[in-house]
Amino acid sequence: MSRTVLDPTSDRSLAVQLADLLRTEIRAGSRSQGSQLPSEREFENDYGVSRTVVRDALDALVLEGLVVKRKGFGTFVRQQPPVRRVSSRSRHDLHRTANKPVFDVEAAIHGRVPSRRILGVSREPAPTDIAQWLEIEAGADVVVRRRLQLLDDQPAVISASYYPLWLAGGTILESPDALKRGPDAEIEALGHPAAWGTEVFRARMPDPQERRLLALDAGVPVVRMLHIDYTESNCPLQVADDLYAADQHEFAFMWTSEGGSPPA
Amino acid sequence: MSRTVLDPTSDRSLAVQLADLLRTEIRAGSRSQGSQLPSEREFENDYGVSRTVVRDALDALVLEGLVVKRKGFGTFVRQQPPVRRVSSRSRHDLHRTANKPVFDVEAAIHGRVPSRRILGVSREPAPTDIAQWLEIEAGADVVVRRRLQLLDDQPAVISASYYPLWLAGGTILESPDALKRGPDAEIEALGHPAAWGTEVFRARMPDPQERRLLALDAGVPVVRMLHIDYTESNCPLQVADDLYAADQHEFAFMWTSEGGSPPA
DNA sequence: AAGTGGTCTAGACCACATA
DNA sequence: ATGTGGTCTAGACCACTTT
Repeated sequence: MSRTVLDPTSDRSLAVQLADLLRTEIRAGSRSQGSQLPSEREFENDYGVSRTVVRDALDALVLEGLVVKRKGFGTFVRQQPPVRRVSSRSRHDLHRTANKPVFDVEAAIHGRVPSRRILGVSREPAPTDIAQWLEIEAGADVVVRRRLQLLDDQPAVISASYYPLWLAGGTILESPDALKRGPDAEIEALGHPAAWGTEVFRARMPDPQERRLLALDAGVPVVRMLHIDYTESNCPLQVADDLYAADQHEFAFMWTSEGGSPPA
Repeated sequence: MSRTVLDPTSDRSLAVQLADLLRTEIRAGSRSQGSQLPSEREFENDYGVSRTVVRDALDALVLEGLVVKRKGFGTFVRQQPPVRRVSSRSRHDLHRTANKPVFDVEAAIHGRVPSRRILGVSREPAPTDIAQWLEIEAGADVVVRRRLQLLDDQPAVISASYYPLWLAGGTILESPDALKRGPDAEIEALGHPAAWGTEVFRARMPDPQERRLLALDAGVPVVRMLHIDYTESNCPLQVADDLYAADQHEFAFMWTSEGGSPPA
């Protein structure tokens, strides 16, 4: 059936050649999103190579996020999930105006249904990097809230928020239940409004546990966002450690030359 | 030599068990950064599995960014490269104060030597997403400057900057050489100061071409930053499309409750 | 029952890096 | 020359999903 053949004498391996071929077809649209590819045994016959070669080629495409394999079913051109935009600028504004968690408000903007599973609330010794940001001694106890946030019942973000004891000890922030207004609003209600904050982003590949929790396809990176809020007197209020599925999120920021204010 | 053995009857595959074992050892530090792992044939004998199993396990760790393989040499615990912080807030400030490209200034902060290779300067029809940001018709010609930016002679960023013809046509921005002051300063010198801007980030896996250009290890994602500058009257000046090696960069941002100004 | 991808074996030859 | 990872073959059995 296939016109193009693979060249065993090429310096590109057979698997790479086959992957290149399929990538081109997918990008050109001659294999549409969601459509099923031939089975591995079919490829084996069609191109006269071993199944190992076919699997190596398909695995490479899986890692590029181009196709997905479903055990016992087949291999398919990957459907790109919808992308949610996370806007740094709006985060702080939102939690002031709405009396709901920022996550819920941003989900609503995209017409998606937010939910959350509390994974645990406890006192723990602070990891070293968290302790540094909170400007406390390494190993000192902090209040940790771990939760999994979902969009339309699909896992989207793993969150861990760290609060210093002087702020959170004995307060509603140690409650094992979800906080109706969201943690940021609770901190403000405790008399500690945030005056400014920093966010630091890094992208990397997930480990197996993270991949399981977020139900990630193979070849999907994660973005780790570390978010630190400060009082007006530059005292750290919290460190939020959020892990985003990279195929479902993009991050937006704005800057203005002093005094300017851009439109919405 | 090894005490721990693999269990063929487990529901976790032999490769996964071996990968888990090695991951634990690496994280615990009993295998230090840069140290060489046993060869694939040694693992084969030590654990009584086929080379396929060993390779699957090692490949998984490669994809997690934990180890690197060097053909004809061996497999090693990966050394994490130094991380450069890219700060949104400082970008605009920097290009005003220093008369150099932002990239050069930020590199200097980290004590690293910046350089660049111009990949090409040309007029091309604008891709659809770029045209949308520039608020021009899809397919209309724009000036495109493509370059590869390096730190200590290591590829770090693939950049493509798009300028509308009304701004860049016939100007120094069409020069095939590197711009001493950097494109942002040149645009301002042409009488078009930027008043505000937006940045949008997404993380994904690179395709083979991007991996080659950036000399990426396997399992390293890329971060695509789309940067758009506007005049005071909200007219788009340029779209910068930058592709960062994710293992060498982190991205930082700040927000302030209106009026506040955080410390450096 | 039939077909799919997932795992695993036991070989082979190659290209590359070091000594 | 030796040892390394890279590629490839030709099988086998398993677990899963559909018809």
